[in-house]
Amino acid sequence: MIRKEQPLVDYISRFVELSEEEENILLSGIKTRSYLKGQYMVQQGDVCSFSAFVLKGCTKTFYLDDQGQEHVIMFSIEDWWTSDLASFITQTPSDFNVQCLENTEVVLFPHETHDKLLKEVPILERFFRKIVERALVASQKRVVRNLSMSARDRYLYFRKQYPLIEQRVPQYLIASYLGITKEFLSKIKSQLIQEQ
Amino acid sequence: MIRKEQPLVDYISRFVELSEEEENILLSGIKTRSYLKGQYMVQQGDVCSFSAFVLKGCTKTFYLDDQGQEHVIMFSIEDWWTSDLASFITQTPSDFNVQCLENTEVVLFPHETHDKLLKEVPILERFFRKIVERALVASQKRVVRNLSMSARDRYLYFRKQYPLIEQRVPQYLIASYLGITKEFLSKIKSQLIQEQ
DNA sequence: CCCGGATGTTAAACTAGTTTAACTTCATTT
DNA sequence: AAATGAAGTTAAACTAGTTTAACATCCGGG
Repeated sequence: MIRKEQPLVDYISRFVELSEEEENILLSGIKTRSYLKGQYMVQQGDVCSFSAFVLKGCTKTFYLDDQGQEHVIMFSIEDWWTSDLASFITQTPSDFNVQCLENTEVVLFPHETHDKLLKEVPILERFFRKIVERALVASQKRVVRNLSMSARDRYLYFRKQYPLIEQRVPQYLIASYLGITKEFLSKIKSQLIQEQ
Repeated sequence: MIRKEQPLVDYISRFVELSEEEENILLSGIKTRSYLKGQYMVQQGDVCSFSAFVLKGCTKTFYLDDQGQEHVIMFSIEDWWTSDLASFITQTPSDFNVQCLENTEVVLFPHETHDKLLKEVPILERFFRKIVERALVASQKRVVRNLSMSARDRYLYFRKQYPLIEQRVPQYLIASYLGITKEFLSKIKSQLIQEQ
């Protein structure tokens, strides 16, 4: 039997081994949900009540600053996590919005069952530690790239690292993710084309 | 009896409760070490063999780019962690250097005992998950600040958030941490003074 | 089929931050 | 007390990236 949630189980198996019983406890604590393109999973100011694993689709996480400017923090596609982790962990109002760029299907880990799940399946503690470690490593590297690389080099890195995302996401959102204007990204791209 | 390691035990107690036995196992798995001002704890290219908790002193973690430019990633003072987490976790060569800005005393968690310790004291799994979560939240917020705030506002934020560090660390390193030149930070400061 | 909105491009004027270079201040060594 | 060097300042010339604005393109819905 193929379950909707199978990609999540597969993903977890890459980090820790779950017995059949543990797998069942896990599956009983989570639920899947669908969103339409354009819908918000999380809104700035709300407390984020879940973390989510993307089964299908694509989301953007973004921040609106005082001047109403949008800053894209991350994109999430299949087999990635999405949510405002800070808000989820601390159960305080979120700084970010998560909006679906396509029709999107996710597995939700509601906060109220998250702790319970960790008690019943302690090995998930290790799993979550490991994925948070990976996310931290990635985030630190991004800080370094933003400090030490030019916009052009950041774009080249992005293109190489996330070719699938570049194809699915409008260019002005990629510019925002890179921390530059859409006009300047357009200029960078035309320069790159001319150079060959 | 007051132990050198007491600040670490106190720190851990803020996140999880340890029995006396667990505390003893923990203490048997770690060691303290002193470094002189200027000494390196980690060097770019080495595999980082430990994570470290600062008992006394101050370190900078930095990255040397292709052009030999130094980029300060973080400072660590008393009750903070320091190391190249990415290298420690994955046991791959480090991108960063960690150098002591003062004579510094740390508690070391060697990688070879880290896993063993987590098996013998499983609640430390939770502890490490929680501190890594906090670090991730902080790192994500830093990405956002670097994308959405001007150099001046980043400096004001830094000054407010880490007044103790500002007093202990030379200004050109703070400029590097903020991602600007020392000359421009100097200009920002003189502007701020004139405005009052 | 064409209309309107969302996306992308180009170019000129502008600005935040860099570079270079000369100078100051201060602590340490000799 | 002179000398060295590390840290900080100032200012002029420069550049990477922004802003503004006008135009081009694409595409889904009525």
